[in-house]
Amino acid sequence: MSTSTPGRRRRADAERSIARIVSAARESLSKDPTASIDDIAKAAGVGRMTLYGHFRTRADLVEAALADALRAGEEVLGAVDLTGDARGALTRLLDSSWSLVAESTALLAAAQGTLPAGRIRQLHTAPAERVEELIRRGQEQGAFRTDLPMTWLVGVIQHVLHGAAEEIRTERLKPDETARVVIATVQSILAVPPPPAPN
Amino acid sequence: MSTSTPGRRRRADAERSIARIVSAARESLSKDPTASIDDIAKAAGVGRMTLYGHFRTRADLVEAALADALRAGEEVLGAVDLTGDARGALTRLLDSSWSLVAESTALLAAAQGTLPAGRIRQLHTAPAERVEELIRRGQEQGAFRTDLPMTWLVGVIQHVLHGAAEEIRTERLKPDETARVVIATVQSILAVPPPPAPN
DNA sequence: CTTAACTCGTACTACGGAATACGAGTTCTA
DNA sequence: TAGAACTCGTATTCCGTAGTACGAGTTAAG
Repeated sequence: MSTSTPGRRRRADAERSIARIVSAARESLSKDPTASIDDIAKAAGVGRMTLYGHFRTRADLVEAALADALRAGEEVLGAVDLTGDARGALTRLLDSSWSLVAESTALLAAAQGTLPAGRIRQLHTAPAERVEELIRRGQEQGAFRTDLPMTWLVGVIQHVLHGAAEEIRTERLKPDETARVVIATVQSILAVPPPPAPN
Repeated sequence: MSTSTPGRRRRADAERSIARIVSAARESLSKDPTASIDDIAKAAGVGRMTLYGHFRTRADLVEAALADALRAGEEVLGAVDLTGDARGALTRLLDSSWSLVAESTALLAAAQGTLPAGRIRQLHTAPAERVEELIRRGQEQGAFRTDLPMTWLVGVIQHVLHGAAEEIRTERLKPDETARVVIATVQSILAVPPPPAPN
């Protein structure tokens, strides 16, 4: 039903419209997860009826927007060199993807309001697995901790990034500081903790 | 306008109603940040009109609920022994307050939707200062890191707790594991990081 | 050039929630 | 126990958004 679905042949202008709508949806919902369909149509420079012609319901649209964001995320992930020292790889990964994740915070919120929880998780599996893979490698190298559940480690990284987004929005964190701060924080979370002081 | 405001004398039954309403608001909004006024009135076992008699707008009500939650939080914070070793104090603090913060995630979301951002921050200052105080003490003891902005350290703890709440909700984290996981994570974030490997 | 696909305005229904008005009944409190 | 404070149901207004219907105009594609 969305961009990647080869469902049936479409005319070129329709293809173009869809692309603009999905892009506008991503942008609008990332600013305000409650943006109305009308807002999105306007942002896309397209009539509301055209939008309804391609997305029957709001949920359809939100899903397409989320899928698009995740597709973009996977693209970035795919371009990052994750070989070698896991700590270095993690830094590279965060350096090139933190802003993308951060910007999608509100979009995710929109999805959580309209999409079934299972669907969201499903869409996240691919990128999540990449991160999981990296963490596992780091664990095998002895660079990352093994005393916490893998799902938590993956999840908490996301939450830290979303948190960073909010700190930026409320101006408690300067944008040019963010990369350093986020990387330092996540590295600390994944690092092998020192043994508890015996005394 | 809320419980603690001594604005004017109220009859005992009014006082009771307000208490039930605020409590119900906290509970309802913590489950679903979009809960309607009607839902809350029902949950409080009170007529909708009674509610409007005490809270003129939805925003008033949300603010009262948030204030109440924060008041409860401060109470807990006040009861925790924060003296001595900062790491131990942090553990004690998280141990007794993580669930409270976690449960307020949705309530906060409701507030962000209806209250001006500044107001929310204002209400948070008191508890935030307590945490800040603890971190500063830990820094002076050499137990906590000093290479990241204080506002970030305070903020990221909140985000980790909110994240934990979500992981529980989506059943990616077992409730009985949470305290340990959260404490380990936050301790790692605050710990003094090892110097970057020279090679 | 023909036609099917697409665009898109206007008007409409449906729905739900916030807030107000009114008024009758109930319960504190002095 | 008198009266003010409080409770609370019903009805009503207002508003914004999702989604549908219709139909005329425009554009791509074979």
